[in-house]
Amino acid sequence: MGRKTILAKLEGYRMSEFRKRVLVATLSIPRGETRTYKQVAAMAGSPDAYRAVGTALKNNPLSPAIPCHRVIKSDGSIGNYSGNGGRAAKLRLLKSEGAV
DNA sequence: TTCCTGACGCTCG
DNA sequence: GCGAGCGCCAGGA
Repeated sequence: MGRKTILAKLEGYRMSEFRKRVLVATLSIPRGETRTYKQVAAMAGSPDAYRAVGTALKNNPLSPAIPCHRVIKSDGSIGNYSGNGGRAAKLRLLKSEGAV
């Protein structure tokens, strides 16, 4: 699935711009790399909205398409993950991509 | 419209 | 160096 398709789907969902920006920022994370919630918040336009970033990713309608598992905490911890498998799957994906 | 919660971050003890 | 507490913005009820 191409990024363009995902962007089109995001447009289809009724979500705020900030929320879409967060998802797009997450999509911009290359495989094997990880970004902190702070970084994603900054890319979304609100560096101090790292709390909202978690809320946005938690409600992401394209969980399998968006690599939300590449978003970790600033201290290097995995943080939380509402996807299938939870933090364990998240960590496993990061290891598979060589991000860990 | 208002209040509460949240996939966090930073500072203080 | 580790643990606890307070503060940030956005969304949902």
